Amino acid sequence: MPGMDGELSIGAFSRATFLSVKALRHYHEIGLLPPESVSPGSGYRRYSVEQVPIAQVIRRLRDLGMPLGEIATVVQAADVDTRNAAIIAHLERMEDELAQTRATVASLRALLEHGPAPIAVEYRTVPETAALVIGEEVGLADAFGWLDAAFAELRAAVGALGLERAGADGALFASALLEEERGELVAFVPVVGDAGERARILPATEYAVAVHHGSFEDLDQTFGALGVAVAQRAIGVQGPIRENYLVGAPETTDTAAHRTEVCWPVFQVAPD
Amino acid sequence: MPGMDGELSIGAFSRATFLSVKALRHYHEIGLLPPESVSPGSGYRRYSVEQVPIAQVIRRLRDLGMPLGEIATVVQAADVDTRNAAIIAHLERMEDELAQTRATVASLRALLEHGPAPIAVEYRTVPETAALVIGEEVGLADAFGWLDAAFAELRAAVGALGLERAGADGALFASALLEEERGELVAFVPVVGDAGERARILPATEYAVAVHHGSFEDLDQTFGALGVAVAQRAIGVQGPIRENYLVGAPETTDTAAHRTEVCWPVFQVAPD
DNA sequence: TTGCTCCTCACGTCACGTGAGGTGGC
DNA sequence: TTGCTCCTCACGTCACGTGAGGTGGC
Repeated sequence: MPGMDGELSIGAFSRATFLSVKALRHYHEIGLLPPESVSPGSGYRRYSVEQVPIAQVIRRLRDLGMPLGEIATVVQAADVDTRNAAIIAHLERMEDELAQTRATVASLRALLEHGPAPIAVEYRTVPETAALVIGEEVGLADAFGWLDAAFAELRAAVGALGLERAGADGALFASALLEEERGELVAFVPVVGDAGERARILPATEYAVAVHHGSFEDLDQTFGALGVAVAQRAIGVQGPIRENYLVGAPETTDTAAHRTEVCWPVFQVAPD
Repeated sequence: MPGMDGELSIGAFSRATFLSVKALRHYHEIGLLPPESVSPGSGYRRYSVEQVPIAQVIRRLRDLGMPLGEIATVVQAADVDTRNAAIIAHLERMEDELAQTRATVASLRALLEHGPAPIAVEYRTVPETAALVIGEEVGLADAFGWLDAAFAELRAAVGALGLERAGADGALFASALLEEERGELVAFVPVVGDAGERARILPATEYAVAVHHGSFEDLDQTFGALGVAVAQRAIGVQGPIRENYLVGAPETTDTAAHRTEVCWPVFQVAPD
């Protein structure tokens, strides 16, 4: 009797899983969900009833934006605990993203309602700075995570070497990191005196400087103010953008109290 | 003096707006954000300082997933109030989506932790039904919104015609609507006796039937159970899937109390 | 037998990213 | 003058959707 073996045509399987027929063919093609069997003559796909719950999990993960490659590793994971742990990890990342989106929405709403806050820009030569540094080429999306890890390492090194800190932690963002979303990022911790091998001297540089208040959510406003000021009153030059974390996560968890100095390199300053 | 006119190169503009150079070229190409001027000789793009806040709003809307076409209509809106209203409307849709994603996460988490709930399937012939109907070809994503509107219209018609209702509201989902995410959707309200011109008779049909408990979030589980049962014990036939809304939004806002009968057409039933 | 279901190309979509190869500008 | 910035193709990516044109199965 047909159907008694518990196989489903692609259409029936589609209805049972809420996956479109086109999507099912695509998942077959990339090897994510091959049908239980394929008729040699006609090429008809046949799915087994055991594949229904697997396909449903795939659909739910896709609905949550997990890429197919990641879904494949999750679905093909050897044991169930590993698999569920990977899914739970994704769900937790989703929750973080939800919080992030909510913050973006709130910030944009505030910007639309109250207009942009005025931002003061000054011109200053930052003197040369002795500092412990770590640098690496990173993607812009990973930048803040990378900086957290780098500062933890640098602070440990400062302690281990018995050095005295000489100012706020900071970072240098290569132009390419901002313009192409990938480039060199340098984290540094200024130290007093000679730290020998481990230290670098950041050269004195002329900057247009603005102090950003609050979380990084609105950092674009401060960058915008600097870009406009430089376009109007100075000559921008090549070189990385510098950030000095005057008040940050180590000092307080209240992001509204955070203060970040953003320094945009300039060549020659027009009279104010 | 260069820069005094307040123009920015594409690189400086990129840094001031957090938009990549590639994205800026793309926005120029599609006409979303043409530079203030383009050098005739070199093709160099020049942006004005006035374009910085516009570009920042574009970037924030992109971060929130608004498609470029929609952004274009928002940014090019004649007056500021229209523009802000459109943005606020998008933000509100985002909030709804956030809630939806949160529900999906919670549902998947529960499914992984407790496993699927058992679902009973029975086989039954639903007798022919006289009903007021509305039908239209719709996309799957719009289906629930369309049904809400259709039932409001149908219930108004029942009242206006002085008819008596004969059972739960229901809907017929064409196979194509599920398999290709686009197809015919019919909403119906059963009525007693002869409603003349406005009524249709839904023919008697043999179905595999399961009652879904709770919100539509987990409806895939019930569809899966039906698909599996039909594959194992019956022959699926063409024809739309029928849903009867035994307990729904009009009865209670507590979605956990909702009851939906899902009917999957079959041709011949094997002995239980 | 009809007509419905399923099949395989081939191409399109969206919002850019990724080089290649070359030129202008301070 | 160097080298950095900017330019234009042409093609790739991701996850399918959209037909066209044709065949198998109950």
